[in-house]
Amino acid sequence: MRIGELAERTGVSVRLLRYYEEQDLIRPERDELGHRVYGDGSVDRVGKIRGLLDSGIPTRIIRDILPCLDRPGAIHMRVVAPEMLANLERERAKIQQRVEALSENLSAIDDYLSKARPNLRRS
DNA sequence: ATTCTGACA
DNA sequence: TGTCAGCA
Repeated sequence: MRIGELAERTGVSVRLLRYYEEQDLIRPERDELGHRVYGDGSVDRVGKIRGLLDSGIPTRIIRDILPCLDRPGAIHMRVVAPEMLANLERERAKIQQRVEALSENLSAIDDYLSKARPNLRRS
């Protein structure tokens, strides 16, 4: 399929799909006209990219993690450079911090809501 | 009509 | 990320 169809099937704009390629997150083939040609697996692939991006993971890291998620499902074991592992561990720490921060904010919001809700009727 | 690259009031 | 230009 070409970029337009992939955009429809993934809900990701054509502009972004081109950007992902620029960031080496996806490497579509090219037909004789130079148009990008994507395999069916690209739909799943883009879905994973979206998930990572929405989780706040930088494209730089996604580029390293993606080859481990290529097939639908979980992460695959593969030979990775020790340097990459170090980066992933650093990224893991950052993610953990964010998860904790979000958890605290969630609690704070729930707390606020639990107290504010009873007043909605009167307000 | 669709895609491509490059650029940015 | 969007959008517009100028091509193919």
